[in-house]
Amino acid sequence: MTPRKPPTMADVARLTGVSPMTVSRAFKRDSSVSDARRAAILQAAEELGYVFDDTASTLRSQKTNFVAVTIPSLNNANFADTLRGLTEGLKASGLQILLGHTNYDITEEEHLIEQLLRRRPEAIVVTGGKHTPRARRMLARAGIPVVETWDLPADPIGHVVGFSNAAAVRGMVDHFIKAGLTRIAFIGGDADRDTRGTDRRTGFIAAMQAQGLDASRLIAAGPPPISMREGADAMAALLGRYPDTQAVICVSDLSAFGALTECQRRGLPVPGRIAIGGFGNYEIGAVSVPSLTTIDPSPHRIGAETAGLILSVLGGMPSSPRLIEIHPELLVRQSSG
Amino acid sequence: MTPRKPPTMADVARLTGVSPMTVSRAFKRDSSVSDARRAAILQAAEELGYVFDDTASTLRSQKTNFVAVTIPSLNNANFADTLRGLTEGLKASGLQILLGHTNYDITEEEHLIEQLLRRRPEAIVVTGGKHTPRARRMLARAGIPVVETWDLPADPIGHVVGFSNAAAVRGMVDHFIKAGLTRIAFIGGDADRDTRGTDRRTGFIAAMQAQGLDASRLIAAGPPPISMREGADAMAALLGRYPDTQAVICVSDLSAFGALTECQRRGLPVPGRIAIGGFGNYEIGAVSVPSLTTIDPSPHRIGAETAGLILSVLGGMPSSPRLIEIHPELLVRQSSG
DNA sequence: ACAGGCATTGTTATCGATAACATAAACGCC
DNA sequence: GGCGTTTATGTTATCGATAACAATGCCTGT
Repeated sequence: MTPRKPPTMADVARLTGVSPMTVSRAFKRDSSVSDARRAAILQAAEELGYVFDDTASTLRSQKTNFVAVTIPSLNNANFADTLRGLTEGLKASGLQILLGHTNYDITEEEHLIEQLLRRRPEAIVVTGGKHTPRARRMLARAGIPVVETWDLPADPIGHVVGFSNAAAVRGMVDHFIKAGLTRIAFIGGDADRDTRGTDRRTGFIAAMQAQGLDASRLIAAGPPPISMREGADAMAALLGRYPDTQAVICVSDLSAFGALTECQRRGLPVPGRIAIGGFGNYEIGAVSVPSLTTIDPSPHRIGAETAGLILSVLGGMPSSPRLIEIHPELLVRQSSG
Repeated sequence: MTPRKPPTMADVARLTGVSPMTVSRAFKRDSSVSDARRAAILQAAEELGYVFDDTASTLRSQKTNFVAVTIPSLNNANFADTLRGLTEGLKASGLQILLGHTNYDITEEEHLIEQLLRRRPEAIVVTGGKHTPRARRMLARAGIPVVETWDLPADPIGHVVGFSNAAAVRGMVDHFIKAGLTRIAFIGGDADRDTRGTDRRTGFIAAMQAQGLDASRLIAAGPPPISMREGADAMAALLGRYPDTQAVICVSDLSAFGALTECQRRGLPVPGRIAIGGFGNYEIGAVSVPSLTTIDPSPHRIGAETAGLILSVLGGMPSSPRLIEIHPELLVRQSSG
């Protein structure tokens, strides 16, 4: 609310009786300023209400000290975990994170990437391996390390820290088959916006066909983020269309829980009448009654590995693009028998 | 990965045969550059892989065009909704959002606010009304509009868009009493980090005492974010300590759902044996079986109102601090009978 | 035909911090 | 005590875009 313009280093310098350069050094950790001076400078800064100007510092030093990150959705425990892993891993190096979200839309992602690159991040991490051509071009030409995560892109732009969505779902299909269930359905992944969901669905179809089973029990559930409500609706549709279904794999734990509630409303025992599997190891799957069989893609580890990768690349070694593959774990719980 | 340094406006200008100033104008919307020139400039920029430098632009023009926002947690549907309201409301004005999260810790908030202010936002929005003294001072002296949200602080720093957590809980207490339930417990809010949870708990105690009822059935559930698991554990503790409890109000829908699952595991009918109320109108409460009675604080509206407030204040009118109070709505569902 | 107006482009100086270089004082070593 | 060395500070130029001002050319009306 104060109308006067904010003080600069020069103001602090004047008040302390030193040169602006000394003030600048006083605000750095390691640089050589006598303790008495530094104390005087910091106190003068406090008095004036001086706030360091990152913009000017960045322009001159050409160091922004942050990493840009895009995620599809803010409100998602998995991506939040990845972000936590990233944040923790980068903390010691002083690198901040500049976050943006795309709403699962690669056109929004393109705009976001453009916005982020205008601020000259030291590196950029994107979720997913599918992008608009222009986004690909911008990333490739940005001159900074690029990491694609949560996927194993066929044609990576730079580095990759991800896993095979298809392979993970295959593991769950095999689990159900081993339990003697063969009439298996898949819910979700039919929207062209949800690339990882589509990968999971494709993996489901391939796994079923590899076992000589019918892979046509597919229920789309709309564009992501796929809600619990949509999972419930999809389960209703599934029971209407394929009443003899024995097991259903859902594109996420959230839709799996929604599907479970639909069974509960209809009085269908889970897993007795129908088995359910989810994806993502969300908390809901561990707490629900019955608990949900799911796949844990280790989101925190994705973030941690990405942080390590970025630090090593920025640390100097101009290594060739690296691929770090994560192997998701199948967690068998009550809902699959 | 390209080692050479990125092209600047001067490079684009040279390639196009115009002055840098003209290039600068070509990148603005409204400024006067002939169509042919602009097209040539944009094409040259594309060829060179030029990316606009926000840092330099910001330094010279002293306009950052973004609003800083702090939220306690990324992975929270309520705060995500507020953010969506904010984003939508600010979109037309071209204001971006720079987001940071505090992990429900006002010391982390202080550091975050400092980091954010270094980048000279046009305004700052913080979640909650409790801050460290230094954080308060920084905000008050920042010389930009400050909005506290999700709370009605006793001593606001600037503007406020929030609601009374205590009053909202009182509404639910009265609802239970009207239904003939008097042995009511409260789960959560006992950690000093969770200020809004504490407000809700305080409101619970006041409301019970106002009705002459025993307000001692309190179960702490650890620091936020309070998980479903903790809600389940708290319900177990509650049933052990006060077996004759008729109703329980939980600090959030997530813990309420956890509490519900504990009842399900024990075969206790909800609401027959015990009624449950939550807070926040999360999706889980609408989908669960039974669905959860809850309080809807209209998070999206908080964001939308905040956006409107910011635009009007930045729009010129140097209004005195404004208070926009939201009145949360009680949603009665199956879990309370 | 000419003054005044508008559209388009150019020139110069500047935002605030700091890299690079220069310098002065303090210190150690034989 | 003299000389190289380290430590603490100052000076100057600069990062890249753009505000402010200036200049040019074209058009319009009378």
